[in-house]
Amino acid sequence: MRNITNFLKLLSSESRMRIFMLLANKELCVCQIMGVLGISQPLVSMNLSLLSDAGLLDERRDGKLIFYSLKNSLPHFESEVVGILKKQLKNDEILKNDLQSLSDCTEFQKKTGKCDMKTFLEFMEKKRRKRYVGR
Amino acid sequence: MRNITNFLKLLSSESRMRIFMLLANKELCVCQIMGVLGISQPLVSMNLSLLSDAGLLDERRDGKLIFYSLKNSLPHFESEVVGILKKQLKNDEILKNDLQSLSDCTEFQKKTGKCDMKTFLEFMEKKRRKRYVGR
DNA sequence: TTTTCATATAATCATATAATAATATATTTA
DNA sequence: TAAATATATTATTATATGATTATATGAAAA
Repeated sequence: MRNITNFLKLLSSESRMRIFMLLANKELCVCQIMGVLGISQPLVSMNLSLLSDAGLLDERRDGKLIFYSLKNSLPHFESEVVGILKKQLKNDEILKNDLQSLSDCTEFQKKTGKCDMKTFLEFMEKKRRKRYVGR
Repeated sequence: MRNITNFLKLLSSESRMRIFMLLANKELCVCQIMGVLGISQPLVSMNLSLLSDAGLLDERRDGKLIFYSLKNSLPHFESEVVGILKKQLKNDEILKNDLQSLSDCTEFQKKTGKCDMKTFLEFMEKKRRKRYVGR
């Protein structure tokens, strides 16, 4: 039971749930997550380490970047939950917005060839305001 | 997303998970839950009110007793989670033990016709010790 | 109609978690 | 090898949660 409640506790924080669902989609590095969620680097790292300590993540280093993703073979319960979360959050506004931000983010990284946190977050902030005005 | 994370947060406490799974089985009054979990009455009430505020419970009063149970028609996500939790916890030691304690509890209530907290908890404590020695 | 029983609420304290700021590590580039 | 980049860790503070004690409510029994 402890395994299960611990897993659910990890997903009970909105930030971690967003990170988790993003990683369920595609492997990401820390700076991408920062840009998408608009939260600080240490906070992203801390949440990633919580998810990682629970055995939920794979990681691989590529130069300076460390890419995280959901473990391909999660335990039974966990993978069932991932399944129903994907269904349930298919039309979730926050998650849809996150996925849009992520594509903005990738675009930015291609353009600059960097993962510079400051200018990256400023760029994302502008994007966000533009989308907001556009509504 | 907030609905979902809130629901998962409720189930991320071991006490609430135990209460939740007991109620998924059968309606129970506060003193029965006290006896089974061995926790104080206000703590049981508080956890019940958290579950209740989230719209997960039905309650009915019968004289002095108030019986709680899982709402028969939970929202989609919640009921799917209940389903996989039941499967997953089928052989969980804590839950099996809780169900055993619950049957002890019912037996006690029949004998005494009461839900007296003090003697009830003492009775359960003895039962617990007896089972422990028996192993 | 006072007392008892079952439950709820409020107030308080201890502990846990979230968030931030500061610092450290590891890799690449100059 | 020094500087820059990306990420991790630590220390600290603020806030939230869990647990307990004391008190209140509401129903039934004496």
